[in-house]
Amino acid sequence: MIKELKDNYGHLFEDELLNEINQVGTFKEVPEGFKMIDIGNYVKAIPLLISGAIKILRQDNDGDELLLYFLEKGDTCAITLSCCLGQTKSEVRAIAETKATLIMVPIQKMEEWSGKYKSWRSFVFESYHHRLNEMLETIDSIAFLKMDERLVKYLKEKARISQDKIIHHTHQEIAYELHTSREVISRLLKKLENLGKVKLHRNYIVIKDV
Amino acid sequence: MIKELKDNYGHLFEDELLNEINQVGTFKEVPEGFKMIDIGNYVKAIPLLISGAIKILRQDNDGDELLLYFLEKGDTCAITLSCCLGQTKSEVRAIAETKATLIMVPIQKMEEWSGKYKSWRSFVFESYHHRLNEMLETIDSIAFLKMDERLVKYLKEKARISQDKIIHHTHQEIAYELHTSREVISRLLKKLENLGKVKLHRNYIVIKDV
DNA sequence: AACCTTCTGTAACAAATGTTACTGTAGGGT
DNA sequence: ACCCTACAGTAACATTTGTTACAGAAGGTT
Repeated sequence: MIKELKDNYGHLFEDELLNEINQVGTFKEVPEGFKMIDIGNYVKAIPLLISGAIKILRQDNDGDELLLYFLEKGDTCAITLSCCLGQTKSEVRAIAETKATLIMVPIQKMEEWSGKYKSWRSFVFESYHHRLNEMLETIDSIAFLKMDERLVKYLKEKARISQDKIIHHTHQEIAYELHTSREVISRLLKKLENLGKVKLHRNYIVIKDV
Repeated sequence: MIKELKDNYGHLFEDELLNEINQVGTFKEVPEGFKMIDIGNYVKAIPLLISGAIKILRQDNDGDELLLYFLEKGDTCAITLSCCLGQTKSEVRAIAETKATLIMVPIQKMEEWSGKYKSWRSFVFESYHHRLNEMLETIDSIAFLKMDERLVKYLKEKARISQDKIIHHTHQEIAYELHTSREVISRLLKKLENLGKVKLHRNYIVIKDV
């Protein structure tokens, strides 16, 4: 594990901390679609993402979903961090967007390392900073963009995250994540296809020029 | 200043930290409507709110606004905190919703105290936690609620924050904060009035039963 | 009182999004 | 090959929200 740690977090943490992480952390590999945390779950460990991507979703009382943002290599989940401290339930759902590898650190270490290592503190603060900005970005999208613009942004982001011009989702799945209906997505996707920006297929979409 | 500090933060911080804050912090009183931070500003001090309320607004490239949330007594601005660390520009605007009193702490102390005082670390983490949850709440409202529900929520929140059943805003001002048009707000308010939930007047609205 | 500015009310219309209903079809399973 | 199911296409319509255009009222100023 120490190699993955050094490769991904070596520039952030001092050797002593890397060793501690190596001792108490556990390496974990999850397949695409794996539900890592659900709403209402208590969080027992802090994830340090090594590879792959995790999507974070919000859900309202009626079961309606909304994609909030993705976690990527080098990220940790700030919402998880704050759950750890307050020992509160998770307000969000986390699902592996791609196959992912990560290191799980027991939450007890959180406070200990915050006092001991400046680099850990910086990492945690930086994570919060990053996450707040992602949330602002999400709010901007919902509040200021129309559905067609949100869809384009979504497609771009999915392609970037999966490093693939092909989006393996049905229209229904996209509709869930953007919190709208399948028909609306079909309609808008068809418009994009007519503009030559995408090519539609059953169960997948090829990004051409967005 | 030490009295206001003890009254509002005494249960959070140890005496030693309270004394430090007392030494380096400056007391500040701002009138209603005072613009404390604008988008693009660099932040030079961390505000600890003693009384009153601060509203935090987001703005897009076209100048369209959206109310994010309020800061209240005992709160600090997590977005400001994260700006301090990264020395980045503010992504939001902060305006005094009511007359407010606060203590401004130079940002240099942030990192120093984070290493030194566990209570300061807890306070900062707790602030982030609180703020992330407020952001989620905001996202829920925009994504899952219709405008009439958002308006009701808005009116309740304004009344709570100002401790007043009378909302001193024009329809246009409300429309800005909810990012819609004046006509939509007038229409919905009139409906609420017909339902007996509010009483409309020029320049103010009386909350009756929402 | 006469005037002006700002705020509110409202109708009529436009655009965006959501819903219902149905069709066709791709592709897997038997 | 046939069937079945999930997926996609699309029209027609409903609802919500945004826009345009005016009218009238409140309240301050001269």
